[in-house]
Formats: sequence, structure tokens, C-alpha cells
Amino acid sequence: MVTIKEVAQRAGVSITTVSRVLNNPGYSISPATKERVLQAVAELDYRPNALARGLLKKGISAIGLVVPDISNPYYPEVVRGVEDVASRLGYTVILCNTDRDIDKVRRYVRVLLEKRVDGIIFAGGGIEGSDDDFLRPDLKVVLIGRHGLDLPSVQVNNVKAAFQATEHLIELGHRRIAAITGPEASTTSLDRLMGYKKALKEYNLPVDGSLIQKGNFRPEAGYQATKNLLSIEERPTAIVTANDQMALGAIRAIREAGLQVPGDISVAGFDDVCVASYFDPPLTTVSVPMYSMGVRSMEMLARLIANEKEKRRVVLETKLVIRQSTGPRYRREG
Amino acid sequence: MVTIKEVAQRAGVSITTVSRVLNNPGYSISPATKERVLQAVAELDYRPNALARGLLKKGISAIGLVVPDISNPYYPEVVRGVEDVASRLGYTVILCNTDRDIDKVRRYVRVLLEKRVDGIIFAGGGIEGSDDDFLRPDLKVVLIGRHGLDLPSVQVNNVKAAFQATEHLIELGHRRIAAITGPEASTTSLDRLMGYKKALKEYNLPVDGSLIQKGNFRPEAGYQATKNLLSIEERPTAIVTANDQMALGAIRAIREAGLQVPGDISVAGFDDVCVASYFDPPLTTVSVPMYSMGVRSMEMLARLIANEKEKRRVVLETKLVIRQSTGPRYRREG
DNA sequence: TTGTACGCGTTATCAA
DNA sequence: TTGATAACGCGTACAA
Repeated sequence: MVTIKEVAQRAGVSITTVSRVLNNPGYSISPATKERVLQAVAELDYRPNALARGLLKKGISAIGLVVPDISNPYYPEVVRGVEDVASRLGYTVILCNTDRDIDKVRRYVRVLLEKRVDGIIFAGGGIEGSDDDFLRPDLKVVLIGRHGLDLPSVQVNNVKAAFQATEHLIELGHRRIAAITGPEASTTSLDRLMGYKKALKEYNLPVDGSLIQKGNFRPEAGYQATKNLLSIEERPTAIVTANDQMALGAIRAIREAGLQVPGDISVAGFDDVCVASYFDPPLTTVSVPMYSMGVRSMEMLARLIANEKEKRRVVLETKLVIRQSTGPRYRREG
Repeated sequence: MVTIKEVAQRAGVSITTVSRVLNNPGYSISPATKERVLQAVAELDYRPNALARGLLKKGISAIGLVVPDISNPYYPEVVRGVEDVASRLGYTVILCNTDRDIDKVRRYVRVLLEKRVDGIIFAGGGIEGSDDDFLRPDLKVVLIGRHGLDLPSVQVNNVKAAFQATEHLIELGHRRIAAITGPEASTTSLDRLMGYKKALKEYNLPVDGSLIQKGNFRPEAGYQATKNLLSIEERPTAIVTANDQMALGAIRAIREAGLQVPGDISVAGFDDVCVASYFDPPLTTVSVPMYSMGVRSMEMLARLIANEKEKRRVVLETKLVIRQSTGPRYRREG
């Protein structure tokens, strides 16, 4: 790689001059030398070494983006939001997948710190317990979602959102409403479960443990959990799943049992991934502004980096989208 | 941030010694000093500056991963494959979304070069025409997919795969088979279209332009294209779409028209995204090993970086997965 | 076994 | 309008 020194030699000037031509547009330089420098740069295809610059300036205009698993359909949108803003602001995004493994988190944070990123965005949790690593006051951090850590964050009110989804089912006349959760470590899933319970209590419906099935955000889990639900004596007439994927699995299981959605059992999902409206039936779900969450978190981080004042917490709105996978409960027995 | 110098002072040794303790596990150092150094490192929470090291060693153990759009469900798997291997090999992944915009590609390549990445993986095309930027012989590049550039690449035989999908439909008795393509700039889509045409010719079926609809990989496009197809005089009895998303849209349009899948019209997708088997009906599609493509490309890049011998091209196998969205054509007319 | 000193490629300070 | 030169933080010959 050609260095600034070689450019200087070729142009017959000092490296200082080259640097000035390149980085100080306002600096007064004779047009002649400026021309020579620019030409040398072009001829040698010179690329300034960001590492050298970063060494001096501290920081390389990069941020770390830590997610559990990019192949979980929830995250790509978030990542895209982050990246769009980062790119616009001159930051580069280093992507890290942790599988919610705390050791991986630690390793990544270490690497990111060594690479002197300007900040880190943690999405989707899995970082509880590694406090010591990133609570360094000099490190700028933004969280996406609720992490049980007192750091700036972009959130969504999952409790309220799940409450609404459950309420929707209750208003349709459902009394036995099941829930299929995400992984136990996910606070998002926990909050959604809480909203579900809260709605039941609010409407004086019993919280029946057998109607709460553990899942993991994947369609298979929704499928299996639903098979379990269908096998219990008095089966539910509606199911809320902690994400859209599992709703798909649930619908499949219901149909395989010879039942209809929503005729026999209503199903509501969560997230509103882009294909949800193309499911069969189109999925009733809670729309979560994933892209916006990415955008906002990066904007927050940028302000934090610039040491500007910044809210500790931003809560974005969700929206219940009623499509055709939920419908009134027709009383069948009695 | 604390530097190696401060660690040295605190431990009462030279920076050389600190460096050796940290980087040369084999170097003979008195246990006593070693202990002191380690303690100082721990106490000060010292993090070596990767920028400084990178400046010296040239390169910062990072690679660039350029994709059109991470929120397109095709890429997250690929990205995950790349990242898994990169992480294992000690590389960090810088993610770039280009939207197939050549200017964005150029900007990103410039930034990556300045940051002295060790190599770049381009996935999904959109880089044709910016040759000058990355054909620098010193830059290690791996392509995922066919790019019309003579560089090391990981591919899938899309022509053959589409041929097989189409052949499958032909063998089921279909004669009027439609195709819904991806964006025109996508070589992947082009190849798939070519395989479709090839199959028709092979079986002496006419290639009817009105049966080829332009799409863009999104469900809406599949929906709209299918509505178009349903309105032509002699409508098709089968449809091959360039990806699974559009197949979803197609199925929706077919059902809205009061027709059945596959009873009236068979639909075959492409990619086999993870939820494809949970669609209704479970989607017949061509399974593309997205994760493996990511893995292999990063492995190739690592070998390139290490200046080891490396194949120019790896072609991975696809597999036609026959599920329930395709079925025999029942003659209805005449 | 340990330490000194140079250089990696830049930018910033100071002087001319 | 230009140019020496000193950092930035680290690794590594070379010395001791």
C-alpha cells in the first residue's frame, strides 16, 4: 500500500502538505501544488491509512453491533436500521453474533474494545451478567430492548403490546387463551408473557399454567407447543405466540389436527415480519418497529459519542394489526 | 484508555516485557515479573490497542462483507455463515448494505480499504462495473454468486437448479408454466430464468413471453405478477418464482382468485428459507445452502489472505425439495 | 532474563 | 504558503 510519504515524494512536497490538501479543504495552498498533490494521489491510487489516523485521533469511526443471531428474522431489520444511520454518519458497523452465550459476548466486547470502536449497540439481550466488561464509563453503549441494566436504551412496551393482543382475543370472546413463549433468557419474551398474564387477570380470567408453553422463537417450537396444547383435556380456543415464526408453526399444528384457523382456534403472532401479511391466513400480530429501533439506537449512540445530552430511554410504539388469523369464538360445547 | 506504558510503569518493568508477557507465551520470563505484569494488566484493565498493532503489522484482522440488503431474508444466513468462520479465525466482520447501488459499493470499498481490511466478500452482486476499485491485486476478494468477474467465488448452479424445478413441474404434466423473476440486475435471477427456459426447450415446450413476469424478490411482487398471470387468456397451471417470498405472494393471489394450490395451480419457490416448510401449503422449492455459502466463502478468503493456494471457484449443490405446493396437472379443458 | 530505541502512517504544533 | 518534527501505542531487532 502506498503511503502519504510516497505521495509527497512524487508530488515533490512534504507530507504535511499532502495531508493538508487531503484533510483541510479550507487551508490555503497554492493551486499549483494542490494540483500536483491530487495528481500524485490519483496516479498512485493512494488510500489514507485509517489505522494510523485512528491511532492519533483515538477511534476509527466504527461501532459494534451485538445481536444474538442475525439469522433470526427479527434482527435483520434492526441491523439494517443501525447500518443505514451509521453509514450516513460515517461509522462502520462490526457485526457480532453471540447466540446469547455470555462467553461469546465477553470475547466480542473485548475485541471491540481493542479495536477502539466508538461505541457498542447491544440488541436482543443475552448480556446480563457481564457487567464488568462494558460498564466502563468511557465506553458508549446503547441497548435495544430491556436488559435489566441501567444504560441508554431503545425499547418497545412489550408488556402493553402483549396485553393488547391478549385483550383482542378476550374481546373476541375467547376464555381459554394459550401462550407460547420465547427462550427463558429473553426479557422480550418475559415481558410478552407478563402482558398476557396481566390481560387475563384484568379480565378476571384464570392463568392456567398448562396453557403456557415454552418455545424458542422458531417455527418448530410453535408447532410442538401447539401439539401439546391440543392434547390437553379442555383445549384453548386461542393462542398468542411470542413471535410470528412460532405462530406459523402453531397454525400448521392446528390444521394437521383437522381444525381451522380462526374457526376453531385463533392465533396471534408478534413482530409483524414482512411476510406476516402473506401467511395463510394473514396473521394478526403486533407490529414492532424493528427498523426504527435500529435507526433510533444508532442516533442515540452517535449523540452519546459526541457527548451530547441524550435521553436514557426511548420507548417506541407498537401496533396491533388485526388480520385474519383471529376471529370470534363460537361456543361449541354447552 | 490505559496504554502498555502505564502497565509497564505499574509493574516496574519495560514495555517490552509487558508486550512479551502478553504476546509471546513461549518467551522465557521470570515467573515473578510475569506475575507482576499480569497483575498490573488486570488492575488497570488494560486493553491492547489493535489500531497501533495493526499499524505495525499491517491489517487489523477484519474483513468487509458487502451485501445488497441484509433485510432480504436470503442474506442473514449467508452472513451468519461468514461471521461464524470469521470469528473462529479471529477476524471481525464489517457489514455493508449497498442496495445494489454502485456508488454505495464504491464508497464502502473505499472505506474498507482505508480501514485496511484483510479482504472483502461480496455477496449477491451489484458490483459489476466498479472493477477499478477492487481489482487491486493486493486486495483479497471472494464473491458469493456469479458476478461476471473473474475472481474467486462460491456459487450455486442456479441454471441447473431452476432447470430441475421446472422439469419437476413438467413431469407433473404441466405445459403452461410461468416464471416470476427477481430484479433484472441480479445474475442469480437471470440464471434461474435461464434454467427455466432451458427446461422448456429441452422438453419442446414453447417459451411464452407473457408467462414470464418481472418481480423483485418481494412478496408483493409475486402477488402482483400472479394477478397478471391469472388475467391472461390461457392461464398457466404452474408457476416457478425466483425466491420463496414471491411464492408466498403468488399463492395468496391464486387463492384470492378462488383457485387452489396445487389443485389448480402449482407453485415452486427458490431458496428454501427456514419457514418454507411451514407455509401453507408447505412449499416445494430449491434448497440453496446459504449458510454453507457463507462458511465456504470465508474459508476461501482466509486462505487467500494467508497466501495459500486456493481454487478459483467452488460450486455448491442445490436440492429440489418437493413438498405440497406442487402437484399433477389435472386436465380441465378438453 | 530484561531493556533501549526505532519505525509503522498519520495529524498537529511550531517555525520559517 | 510550506516544512520539520513530535506524538499516537505498539512490536521487535539489537544490546546488555
